[in-house]
Amino acid sequence: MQHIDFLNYIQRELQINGAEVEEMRQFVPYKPKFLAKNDLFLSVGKVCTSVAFIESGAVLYFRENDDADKLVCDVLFEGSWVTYIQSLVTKMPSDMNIQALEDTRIIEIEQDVLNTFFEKFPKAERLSRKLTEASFIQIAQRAADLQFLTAEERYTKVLKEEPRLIERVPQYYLASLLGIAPQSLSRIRKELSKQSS
Amino acid sequence: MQHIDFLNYIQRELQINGAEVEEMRQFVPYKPKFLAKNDLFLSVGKVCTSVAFIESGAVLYFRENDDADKLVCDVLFEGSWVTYIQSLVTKMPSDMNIQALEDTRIIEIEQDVLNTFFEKFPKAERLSRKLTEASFIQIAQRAADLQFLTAEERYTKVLKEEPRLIERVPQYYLASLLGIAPQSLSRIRKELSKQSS
DNA sequence: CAATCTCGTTCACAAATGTTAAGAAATTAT
DNA sequence: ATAATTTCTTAACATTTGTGAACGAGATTG
Repeated sequence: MQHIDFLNYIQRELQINGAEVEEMRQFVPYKPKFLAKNDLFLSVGKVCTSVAFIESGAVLYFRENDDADKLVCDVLFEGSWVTYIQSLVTKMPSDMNIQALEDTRIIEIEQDVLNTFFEKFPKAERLSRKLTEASFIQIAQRAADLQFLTAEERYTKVLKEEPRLIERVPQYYLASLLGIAPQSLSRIRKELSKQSS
Repeated sequence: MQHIDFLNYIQRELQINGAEVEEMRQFVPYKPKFLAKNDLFLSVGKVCTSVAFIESGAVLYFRENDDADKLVCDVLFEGSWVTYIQSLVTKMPSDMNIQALEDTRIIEIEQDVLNTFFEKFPKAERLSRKLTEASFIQIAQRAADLQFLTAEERYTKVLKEEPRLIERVPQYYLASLLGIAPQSLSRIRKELSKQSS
């Protein structure tokens, strides 16, 4: 199973040496936390107070409609940071659930710890800002794709840019993420397989 | 014509007194800039280096597809800040055009001026952060609407939440913003007018 | 092992949206 | 004021997507 070690990630992303990593560990002890499949990282009504690095596994962002269908807004895999910025920064209760899609191993950091951490290690704050900017760009791109691409184009784009979504996410969740019905996704896959053969 | 005075806005939003406003004016001289209808605030390929408060008028965010159709991504009116965060923070050339939809009066502030300004007036930086957060929440909501609402639902939502879009934006631009063809919007309007009569 | 259950597929039909073309209405230019 | 241009509407038809139902493969459970 794919695994991305947190300390390796930090060392690589911040471009620091082993000694500095060791220093950081005193602030953020390396204590992995395990979410069993279907465990919730965040649920509607709770305030999000932490960020977490996914070492392995995957999480599903979703809301529920009146029929209790899951409306999937995002899926993140190992190597990503999971949090709900909308609730984290406003301190308002979340309107989003975040659930483990597989058994998932995370390094969770509470926001107050993070803040003292940033004071001590400005490089980390720079990374944080970069990640937030990347999220902004990504969600704007997502809106543009939903606005201007057909369902088939959105699917082939996912196929190309994030194949883990096709390999590891049940098709009815992926369909929801693409904004279509599961049967429509099935139909699109069928059409594409015809063309490629 | 609707007009929102920049200094009033600043005083109200930062909750400061007239003397403080006066102090701020020395850093950011109150020099309105005028964009004639169709003038570009930002064009594809240029790096965005400023933010601007719209005192009156409106601007259109758009890309162009192969057929030179405008793909409308946003429209902002008086009282909003216009910038292209994706280019502003990354210093990468813009993939977006921003054009005056009406004769528009703005207060433009270059990023370097803004940074010294923030050092001097922390309240302003707080406002800036709040505005960026609001943009994030807004674009995420936009993506969710495109993903889960029908075209008609998106139209009625706009009708309710930002009627200036219906009143002041040509219908073919509004249709593009909603992610549909102009004829489809015309059809939706017709259906709705039937129902309400 | 049989009985369920979940998930993906397929089909027929319905509804929503796109496309093309034409003309009406509104706006702008001369 | 008139002509030219732009914008909006309408209609017919095509395409895409949604919906409900049925089916079956594969996993899970008793």
